[in-house]
Amino acid sequence: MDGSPDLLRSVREEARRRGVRWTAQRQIVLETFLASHDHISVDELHHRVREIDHSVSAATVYRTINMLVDIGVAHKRNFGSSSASFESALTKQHHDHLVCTACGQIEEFHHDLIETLQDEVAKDRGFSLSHHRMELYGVCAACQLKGVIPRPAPVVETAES
Amino acid sequence: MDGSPDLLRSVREEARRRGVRWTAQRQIVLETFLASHDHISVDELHHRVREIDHSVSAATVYRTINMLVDIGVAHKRNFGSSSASFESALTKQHHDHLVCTACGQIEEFHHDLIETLQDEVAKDRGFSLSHHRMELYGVCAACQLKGVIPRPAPVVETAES
DNA sequence: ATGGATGCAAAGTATTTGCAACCTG
DNA sequence: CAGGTTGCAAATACTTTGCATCCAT
Repeated sequence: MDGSPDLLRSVREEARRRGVRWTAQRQIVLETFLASHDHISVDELHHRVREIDHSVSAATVYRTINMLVDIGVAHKRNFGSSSASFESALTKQHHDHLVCTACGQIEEFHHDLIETLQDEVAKDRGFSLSHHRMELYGVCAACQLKGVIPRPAPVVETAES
Repeated sequence: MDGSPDLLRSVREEARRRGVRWTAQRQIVLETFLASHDHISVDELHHRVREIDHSVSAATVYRTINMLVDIGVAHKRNFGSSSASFESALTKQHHDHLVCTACGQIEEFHHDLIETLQDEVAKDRGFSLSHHRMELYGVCAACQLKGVIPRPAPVVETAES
């Protein structure tokens, strides 16, 4: 979960292989990113990076994280909020997310059968799948105990299941 | 799929019931929205609304579509792009999406077993689920024939499945 | 040395909001 | 008539970009 020397090196090599130059800033951003557990926003990442080198700009963090997404090192996520979250594609297996709409807590899960069924759906439609995104939204156990209202507003006559 | 008088009326009534006032602008936005098939952006919706009444502002379209989401008439979606898409919650059953990353085409699908399994996952974790989002990204059959490169860039050593 | 990278500020997007005039209930 | 709604412009929030300078290769 921390940036092991091996992992750091292989990312750097992969970047170089693609003609991306390796700078001190990128090293710090990468290390900070890999050392961050779970999901992190650019803003949060920038804050943490500045604790190490206060001169690194937000633009550089944006440019670096985008580069990491390009080379497959980071995943970009978009939960409800307006800003994107990123997480390492290297230190974890593929997984999906359970998001608590009350406290914002995010749990990860993986379900082989669902994955298989998704592949089947895609195959049936002739799609060559590259990735997917599945997020389940609800109220977590803790928040239910705290008495948070579980459901949003009711709805007009619908065709929903 | 077009705004049938009944549907329009029941939405208006639901809005009024909540103390929302019904204006000419909201009527136009609602009619235009319901008459739009599939997924529409605020920008596109605004364009279409202005074909009927050129004086309706973007702010009003934003305010109205947000109101429609609040009362459960519209769903807000966030596919890859920076702007949100909306679709009617009334004229269609719940469904998920297959998105072609080459041409942008969006197909809908529904899979009962996947839904059931999602509910199970949530139950196992103690979540009270309110909604979910599942999008499968890949290249559609047509684009594969046209010879679009199916996959993005390769990746450094990963822990992916 | 050469072309990519950086910091800064400015520019872009997408969306929201303050305000005075206006209209619905 | 009271208070929600509108158009407009300004404000936000997030992200990208132009540019002169800098630095990795």
